[in-house]
Amino acid sequence: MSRLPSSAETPAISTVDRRDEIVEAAGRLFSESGYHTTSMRDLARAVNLQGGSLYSHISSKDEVLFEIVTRAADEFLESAALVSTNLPPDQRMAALIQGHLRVMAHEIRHATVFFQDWRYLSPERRSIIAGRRDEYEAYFRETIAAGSETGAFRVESPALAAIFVLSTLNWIYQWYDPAGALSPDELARQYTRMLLGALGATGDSQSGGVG
Amino acid sequence: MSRLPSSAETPAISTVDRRDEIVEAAGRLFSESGYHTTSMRDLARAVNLQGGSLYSHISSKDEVLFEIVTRAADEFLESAALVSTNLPPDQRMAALIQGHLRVMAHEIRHATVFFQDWRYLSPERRSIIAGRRDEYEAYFRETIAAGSETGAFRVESPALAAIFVLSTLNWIYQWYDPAGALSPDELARQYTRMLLGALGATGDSQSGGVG
DNA sequence: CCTACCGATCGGTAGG
DNA sequence: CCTACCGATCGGTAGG
Repeated sequence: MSRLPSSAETPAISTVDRRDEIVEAAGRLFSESGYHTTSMRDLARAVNLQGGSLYSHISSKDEVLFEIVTRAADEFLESAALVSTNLPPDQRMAALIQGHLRVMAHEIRHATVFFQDWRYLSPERRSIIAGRRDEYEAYFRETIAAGSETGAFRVESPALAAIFVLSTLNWIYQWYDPAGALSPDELARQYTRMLLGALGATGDSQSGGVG
Repeated sequence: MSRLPSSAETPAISTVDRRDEIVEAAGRLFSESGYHTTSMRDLARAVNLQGGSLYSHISSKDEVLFEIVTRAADEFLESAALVSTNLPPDQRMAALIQGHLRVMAHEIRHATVFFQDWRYLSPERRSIIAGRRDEYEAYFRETIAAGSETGAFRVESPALAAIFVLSTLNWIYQWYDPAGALSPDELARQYTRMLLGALGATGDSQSGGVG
């Protein structure tokens, strides 16, 4: 079982793969213990490296955090972008909610780091993320505003209603276990139902079916 | 303007007051920058002390965090305890929501530290807070369950609905500025309306008036 | 990718 | 309440 390094048997792991492995491990550690409570030595140990060796793959702890947070932001934005704006507002909102919960369910670690630690990014990187966040919120706000005009929803302020909706979705990382008894689909169904209720959905559009 | 210490003019600041001053300053600093990003030297500077001098008033950083978080928990629990269980469920829920938002509005710093940093408490202290948290959640869950039985609410799972309601309330520290354009009362009115909608409030109880 | 190191800073204590 | 200090640990770098 002795395994001495030799150029012949050195596995062809590219720098890119290694970097990815580091970011994934960081996602696990940061989501469990928090950004500041995880040291670079903890991270190195998780990928079987010495502390200093990390820096041939990444340039700083801040960069690793940014990578994780960016991956989460990308997934949420891609999910929202897939929702057709041709749908009636209530169905559009239902699709946004379901998309969000789907991302949450299979990327809960990145999402957790996103919500928990994005404020600790360096100022420049934090403002990039703040921009994406606003972009994402706009999908919800505009859908609510559209429904407000067609009469599908009855809300006083689309901006406040969007924050309200996203509050329930963003909080999920705090308590939800995708592997637990409540399936992502069942969660999506019940949340969609309650959220459409909060928006005063009238069910007057072409298809009033909810859940 | 020279001011030499003399027992005659030493202000009668008791140890208790000093301790309180430290905890209040910590509430400000932790809520702005986070627990781990605030050093004990930062805290000392904020109350015009040298670093080591803090420890004649408090015993550890963890203890200071616990104090802040406990104060927040106490206020939320006291607020919920004031709501009469004789009220019909929808009015009871409205009162719980308004109470929560009132505490949030005038104790937003403690509340922020509570939600943001309670997970960094030492294990023993963290479990005490977890207990209070569950206690508070029970007020909401039981009110929803009661409304579910009387037909005032239409929900599938009171437990999930309680989490849903608290999500919107707990998230508020992330975006709300009590001194901004949206007054606490107006926020409470709109949130109560949306939340009762989410719970499928029928307005069938004695007084259906909502906002 | 490792060894060995850097300066800075951390929370907390001793002794007065 | 201060001065002076403690050991530990931090993120990051140099040189190979």
